[in-house]
Order: sequence, then C-alpha cells, then structure tokens
Amino acid sequence: MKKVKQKDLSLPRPRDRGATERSILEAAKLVLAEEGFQSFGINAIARRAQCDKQLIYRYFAGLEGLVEASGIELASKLTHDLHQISAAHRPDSYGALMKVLLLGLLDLLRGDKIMQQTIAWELAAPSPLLSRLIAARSQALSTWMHHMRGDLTPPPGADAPAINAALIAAAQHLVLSASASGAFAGMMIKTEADWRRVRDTLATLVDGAYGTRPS
Amino acid sequence: MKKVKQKDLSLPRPRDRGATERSILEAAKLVLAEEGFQSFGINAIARRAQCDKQLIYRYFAGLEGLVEASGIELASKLTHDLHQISAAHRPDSYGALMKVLLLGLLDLLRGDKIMQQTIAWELAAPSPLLSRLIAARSQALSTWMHHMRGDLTPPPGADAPAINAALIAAAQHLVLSASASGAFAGMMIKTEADWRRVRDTLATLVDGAYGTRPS
DNA sequence: CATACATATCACCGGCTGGTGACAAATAGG
DNA sequence: CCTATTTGTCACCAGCCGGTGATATGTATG
Repeated sequence: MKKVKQKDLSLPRPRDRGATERSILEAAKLVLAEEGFQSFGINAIARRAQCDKQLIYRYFAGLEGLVEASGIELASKLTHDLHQISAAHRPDSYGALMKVLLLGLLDLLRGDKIMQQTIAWELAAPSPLLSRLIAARSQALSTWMHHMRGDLTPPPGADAPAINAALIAAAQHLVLSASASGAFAGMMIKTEADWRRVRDTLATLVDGAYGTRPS
Repeated sequence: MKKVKQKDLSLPRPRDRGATERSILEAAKLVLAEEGFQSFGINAIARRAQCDKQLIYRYFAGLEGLVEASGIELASKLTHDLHQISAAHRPDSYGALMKVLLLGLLDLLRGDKIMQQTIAWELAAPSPLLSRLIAARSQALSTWMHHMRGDLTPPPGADAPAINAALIAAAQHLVLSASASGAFAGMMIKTEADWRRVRDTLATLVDGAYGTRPS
C-alpha cells in the first residue's frame, strides 16, 4: 500500500489569532516533550499546530521569540511547583532541608519531560538561545532555596554549595539516564521500587554529607 | 567578496586502502570530539577525511559499521586508561577504593571529549546503534571495578551499587555541564581550582556514604 | 457596497542530508 | 600486452530544513 496523494480535508484555521498563538505554544511544548530537542524546529512545530510556519514568524518573530515566550511560562510553572513541594515540610536541620529539596526536585524532574529535554539540550548543544532558559530555571531554583532556608545553616566546614551542586547533578543525571535508557551504570531505573531505591540512596548521601541521622 | 568557484587543487588520494580506512576512523573521532554528535554523519566525516563518502559505505558498510569499528578501539583504550589509574593505588578500605575509582573516572572523563559526546548522545537520543557502545563501556568499567575490588567489601547495610551509581552520575553530569557551559547550579567549573573543589566534594560524599575518614 | 486590514495558506528558494549508480584511473594477474 | 579487480571520484536523487514573497480569504470600517 503506497501512500496516495490525498486532498487536504482539513478546514482552514478559524481566524482567531489568540487561539492560534496558544496552539503554537502548545505544539512547541509537545514537540519538545515527545520528539526531543533534535526535532524542535519551525516545521515540526507548525505541523503539530496544524498551521503554516509563516504564522510562527509573524506572531513570535521566529524560534527565538517562541522559546522566550515559552520560557517565561515554564519558569512560572517551576516556581509554582517548587512552592507546592516546600509547603508541606518544616525541616529542622540543614541536612533535612536539603533532603526535602533534593527529593522534591527529583520527583519534579521525573514528571517533567520538557525540563528533561531542556537539560539534555543544554548539555548537548550550548547556545545563547538556551542559556536564558537555563538561567531562568536556576534563578527560580536558587531564590526558592534562599526563601526556604530560614535560619538553618550548613554544618561548619562543609562546602554546602558544592555538595548541593553535586547532589543535584546526581539526581538530574539519574533522571535523564532513566528516561533515555531505563538504567544507569548497571542499575535498572524503571519501576517505582527502583525509584524508591534511588531516593533512599540520595537521602543516604545527604545524611552522610551533612552528618544528619537517617530519617 | 563572494566565494568563487574554485578548482579542486587537492591531489587524488593515494590508493592505499589501509591508510584510507585509518583516516576515516580518525576523522570520525575528530568530528565527534570537535563538532559533537549532532554533526556526526556521513558527509561530515567524509569532509574531514577528505575522501568520498562512498568509501565509508564500501569499507565500513555505513555509519553503523563505522561506529562499531570505532567502538572496539575506544573500549580497549578505556580499559587501558583504567588500568593506568588503578596501578598506582592500594586502597585499604572499600570507601578509599571508591574514592580512587570515582576521582580517576572524573579525570579520565574530563580529558576525553569523545566519551563526553557519547554520553550526551545517549542521553539525548537513545538508539540501538549507541546502546552497544554504552554497553561496551559500562562492561569495561564493571569488570575493572570487579577486578580491582580485591577482598574489600562495602560496609554492611549500604546499597553500594546504588551509591556508586549516584556518585558516578554526579561526576558525569558535572563534567558534561562544565564542558557545555563551564558551570553547574551556580557553581563555576572552569579553573583547576574549581576542579579541585569538585574532587574534594566528591571525596566528601564518598567518605560520608561509606563512613571512611577523610584522607 | 466598497475599501482596508488581519489572518491564513501556498509556492518557491537555497542549502544541507543520506544514499546510489556510473565512471576514471591505478594496480595486479594471466 | 591485455584484462580484471581494486580504489577513488563524480553526478545525481529524494527528502528535509529554515526562510520569504506573493496570494487568497475572512472581517471590520467608512
């Protein structure tokens, strides 16, 4: 069965600029989440949105502007999600605080394909276009940490920023690798039980680094 | 100044199949290391090798075979480098052993653009073509760890495989991020001093996880 | 109604990609 | 010397990409 030329049965788009812009933004997110940053381009987004790519140029001044517009939305979503996490916890030590942050971030990242793709994108192809996205994200993250810290201070002698960076790096890499291949360094990361193991391990690392008792 | 059609001054390749194959393999490595996996394709490699892409099809049966041929070479190099590392150390505890392994792997990865690109590639675009490369690498790594372990055993109650996976994940992610943007989570990773800080941090995490005294 | 504008679509361009068949030239074997 | 094989080059294909100018069509305004 060869594919035969087929008349375009789709009706023309309703002439509603606002709706079109929204559908383009939605399509951009879908493409990034489901097809990866490698497929993230004008043509792919236009196909998803079922509109002409010309409209992307007109309404967003190209990919650049589209990414920027999406970026704002995503940053606000991130801060909201982070707030959600921190609302339910009252840690009583710096280590306990970091444990909450790290595991919360892990779960957040796990469910957010877009953020995963953004991180992978930045690792693979650093570009000025992305640096702003990344900056916005880490900005939201750091203000969140600062706001939540309260009067808790890290143990003296500990290089807390570096330790936290390494822990977050571990979490991010495990999520990305799990998403890509379902495993890392011989350890399967697929089932909920696997993820509990990961969480326990990260908690252990936090406890070890900050001298807290296991909770 | 428009670029003008220019006669090809290059002499034809010497008719030496072995040399041609070597130069193609070399070109493949260069493209991957310097231009990234996104540019890793038949045309780019042929350009680098200054030969016709047809030869890649003839001698390696396409990209697939070329990757495979390179993969073998890289795996043997990895095992050699790992041996190099372990030769000079006689750790007296499991924690000390892991510290050596982790920091050795960090430095190894730091100087190996090809391995960095391979890892990023796998994170971004999982494909059966790459899974074999990855499998070969983790195989070499695990046999190395097994061979080097000796009679040292992890502390009871510790989930050593998971802890090691998390630590390696942290190291890999920090290297990739440093290579891509020179920073991670607000921490600069550029100078040698920065890298010493990273090493110290990873060592601290190992000590904390395995209850060893800081060395 | 007629005109002007906003919206959407189409057709095309140059450039790059992977892939292939035809051809030229050097070499080896009889 | 003539031939067959190997080695290398070239020309071309279809397909996708980003980007743009021209065009149709709906909608609001005078």
